[in-house]
Amino acid sequence: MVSLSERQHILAACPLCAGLTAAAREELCVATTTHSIAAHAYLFSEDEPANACYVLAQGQVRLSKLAATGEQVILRIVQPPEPVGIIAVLPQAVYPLSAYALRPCTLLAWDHPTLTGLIERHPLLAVRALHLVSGRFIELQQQYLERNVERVERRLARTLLRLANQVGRRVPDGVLIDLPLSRQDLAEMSGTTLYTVSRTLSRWEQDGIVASTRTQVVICAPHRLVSIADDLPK
Amino acid sequence: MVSLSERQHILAACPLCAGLTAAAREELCVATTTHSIAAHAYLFSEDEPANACYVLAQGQVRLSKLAATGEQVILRIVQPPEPVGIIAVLPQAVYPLSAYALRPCTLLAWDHPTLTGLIERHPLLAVRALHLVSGRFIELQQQYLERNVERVERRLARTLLRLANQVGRRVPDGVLIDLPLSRQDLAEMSGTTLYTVSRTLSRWEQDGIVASTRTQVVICAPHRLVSIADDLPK
DNA sequence: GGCGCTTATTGCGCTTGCGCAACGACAGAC
DNA sequence: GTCTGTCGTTGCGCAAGCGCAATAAGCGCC
Repeated sequence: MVSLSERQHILAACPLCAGLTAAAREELCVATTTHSIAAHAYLFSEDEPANACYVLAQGQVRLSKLAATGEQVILRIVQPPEPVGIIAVLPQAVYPLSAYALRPCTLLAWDHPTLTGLIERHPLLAVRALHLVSGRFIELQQQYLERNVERVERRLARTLLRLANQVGRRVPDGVLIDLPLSRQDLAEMSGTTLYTVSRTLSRWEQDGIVASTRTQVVICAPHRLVSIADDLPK
Repeated sequence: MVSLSERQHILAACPLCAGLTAAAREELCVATTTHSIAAHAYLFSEDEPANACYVLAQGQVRLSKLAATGEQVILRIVQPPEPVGIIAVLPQAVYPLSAYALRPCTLLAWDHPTLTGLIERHPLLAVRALHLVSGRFIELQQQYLERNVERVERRLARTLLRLANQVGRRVPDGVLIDLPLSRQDLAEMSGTTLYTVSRTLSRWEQDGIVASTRTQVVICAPHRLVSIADDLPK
């Protein structure tokens, strides 16, 4: 359970609530229920009816999508205080992807009927949701472009930089990407295989660009990674 | 110029207006201005300020995104009566992609201030826009997945099937994809090169699956294309 | 109706990165 | 500490598909 004041605090920071009146935010807040899930559990899975929309209060969530062949793609990492499963605002929706807890998570949730009522009473909420979805849509278009026109090494560099930007923490020898990610995970985020990720990281490690362990990557020379990501072809 | 009744007709069919009251639709309708652009002209370009949102009344529009290297990706073909540039509902937005007229087009337009006013008075409009953007977002996630895990041949098959579904017309020997698309365009839609598109189409043509000219493709055996797209790996 | 430009085709060689397999390193259990 | 299973590393061979270049086929223009 999460205290009321904590819930208020999280919602105040969540982009979904930006610009709402205090009264509206209060109403949203009291309508939430609290969920906790263990690390390595699924919050929801692809193709399940989208019964609830969440705001991540604590933990980290990985959004992925599975192909018929069993391969999967990781589309995004969600950090507090971002929402997850906004798609549940649509009637009859189905989650288009799966949400997996990388760590123990606590979330605030609105179920579908509650959400519908809230939107009716606070139309600005639909506008905020529109902004949010649009923003993510634009990001995905950018990633789609990169995935199509860029080579693997560059895509991996971009993935690391994006992560550093999102969850990076300064440590003595660089920027730590504070997420439990395997080589396989990095491959699924960059559109390659675990072998190529491993080889590329090894090479970068020798060049002093990164330092990596089994589950963590530290970017030691961000500028060099940026130049790998952005330098003119060849 | 497009007559009032034609405009009403188009808006009535446009998903952006679904579920609105007749009065609201009327107000939206009178607020439109009409635009015409020639074939091979750009309606707007990537990174331009998003000053207006359009509904395509006639013609066909290609949405594409350009990389720093000059390569580009085609994200979608827009058909009447779909909207284009919905992103203009956001304040301060910039078009994330370019809209190019494949044929002469006429469009209904709302400029940004008009749109803002309309949304304030008709909050349902924001909800409709949210549905629309969400739908496209989900489609793009699916395409992103396919692009990452599937082989070229299969991706091209899917591209053709998607197009057939969207703009296909029954003709004596199959389904005609009624769009002026070059091999390069098909490559940019499928994430490959014009060479590979050409080779693959030649092969399919020999097998009697498709018949193609310089600008048109007819799918003669849709079921065979479906099995290329969907059959289990290998 | 021929001329010139654009676009498509296809042979060929080559690069990228895939993926098996064998090995090694690390973590957690007891 | 040793054992066991999971995950990462790397050598090697290979396949997919890229891209050049030479040729052919359409298409519009006057």
